[in-house]
Amino acid sequence: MTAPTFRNWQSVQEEVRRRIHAREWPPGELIPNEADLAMEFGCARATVNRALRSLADSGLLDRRRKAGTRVAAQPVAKATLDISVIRKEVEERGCKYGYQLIERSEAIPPLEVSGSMRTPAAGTLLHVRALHLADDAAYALEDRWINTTVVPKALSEGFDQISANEWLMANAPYTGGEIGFSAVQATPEEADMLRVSERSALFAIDRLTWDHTASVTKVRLIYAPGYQLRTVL
Amino acid sequence: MTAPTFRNWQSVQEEVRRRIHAREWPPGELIPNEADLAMEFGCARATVNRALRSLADSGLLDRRRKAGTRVAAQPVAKATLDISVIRKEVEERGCKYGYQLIERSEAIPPLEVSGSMRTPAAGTLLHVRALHLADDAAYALEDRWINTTVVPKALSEGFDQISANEWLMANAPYTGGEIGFSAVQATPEEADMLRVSERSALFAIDRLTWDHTASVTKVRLIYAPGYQLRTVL
DNA sequence: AATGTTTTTATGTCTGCACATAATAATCTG
DNA sequence: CAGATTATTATGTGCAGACATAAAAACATT
Repeated sequence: MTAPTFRNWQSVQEEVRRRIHAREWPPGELIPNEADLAMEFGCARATVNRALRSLADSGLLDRRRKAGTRVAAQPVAKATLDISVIRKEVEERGCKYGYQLIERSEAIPPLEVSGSMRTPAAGTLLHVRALHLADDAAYALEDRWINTTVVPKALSEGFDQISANEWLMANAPYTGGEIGFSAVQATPEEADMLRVSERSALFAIDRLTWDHTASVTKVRLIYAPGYQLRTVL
Repeated sequence: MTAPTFRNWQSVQEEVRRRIHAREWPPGELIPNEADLAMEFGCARATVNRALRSLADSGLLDRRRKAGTRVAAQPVAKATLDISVIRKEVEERGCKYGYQLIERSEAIPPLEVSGSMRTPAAGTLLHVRALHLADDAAYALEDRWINTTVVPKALSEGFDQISANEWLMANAPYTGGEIGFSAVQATPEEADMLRVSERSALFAIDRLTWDHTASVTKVRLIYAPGYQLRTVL
């Protein structure tokens, strides 16, 4: 009996998935090496490599040179969140997007901000606060600090028509960043602007981006109650 | 003058990144095709392909057959969250992990649960509630429903020593799932168990996983105040 | 026994070539 | 001119073979 041949990397991947799933290759176990699998599957080693590498990327396999490939003992679920501009997020929900600038000023930020942005404590940054609307209802509150040393062009932008969220996406490239999700109680001011009762539980996204070594912008987005960030596994 | 040669796909990727970043290839613009780039970089087309494919995966490029490759107009930031078992999460913070089972019963779930799990409305599911501790302080509350038709082995597991969170990870494979993050107000019971004041803002993770077409488990994790889910961009 | 060195080996990646596939562009046809 | 058909083209993927590299294992040395 000849083994069925797997001609493309997707089918190889599928077969490997099946074996892991069926516990033919239990968690933590070393699987055959690429050359052997290539032989068994009747394809080139490169094809097996492509399939296994992709599975390793998704966290199902652990690979190390010489040590070989083993089934991840605890498959870390990797949830990928697509963070796009808020306008798109709203429009994808089938709502009409609206935008209101609340404040635009050059100011000396709180120490906590200059600290995490690594800007001089006494230096001014551009401070932009705005409200994003979905079908005329408050959707999210944006509180942003922009490093004008890195993005001087931001100084000549009013942010009254286009949100800083969107403008920066197109005008301020970044090389890295960090993002945090948390739950916060609405401050009186936030409650007022989002038109919710004080101390409501709100979803917050804090993001800090930088370009090489200089920070570009730090932003906190506070979403109206009921917001849920979703993704698939 | 000969162009510098880029011998590996990482350096090709870096160069492409640089050009995008430097606006040599502005957002939305079509970039040269693989064959031309390979020629320019002095490497094989497969190498260029590897570099570009990887950049497309990370959302910086849009590629379509025949249409060519263009710089993403709005680079969607993809944040990858690693969802592991809570024990590891706690231990990685350098805390001592603790676990307390609150309830384990077979019960008919609320309609909302049987509905999303697509189980018979009148059928029983295994209901497990537990508290996860970090350095003896409440860390997260787990409220879980398990489809015993799919995971019958769960019926012979007490979940008094090992959390359902961890046990399922190792014993119940799944093919897909969805996950949602939100902010909720603590119910009186939740507030009591997490030892926080009533109506505190808490971070909630709702997860539903399934195996092919049958749902495996549905869980809500409520984290103690101050929790922040973080990742890099 | 502890330490340093060499060998072995599985994965990582490059090359050059071929063909597949999808989508656009060009052409033909009623 | 609209609609259907065909050609073209850029990406997608396959193959075989080669060398690079990291790390474990075996061996040698002090």
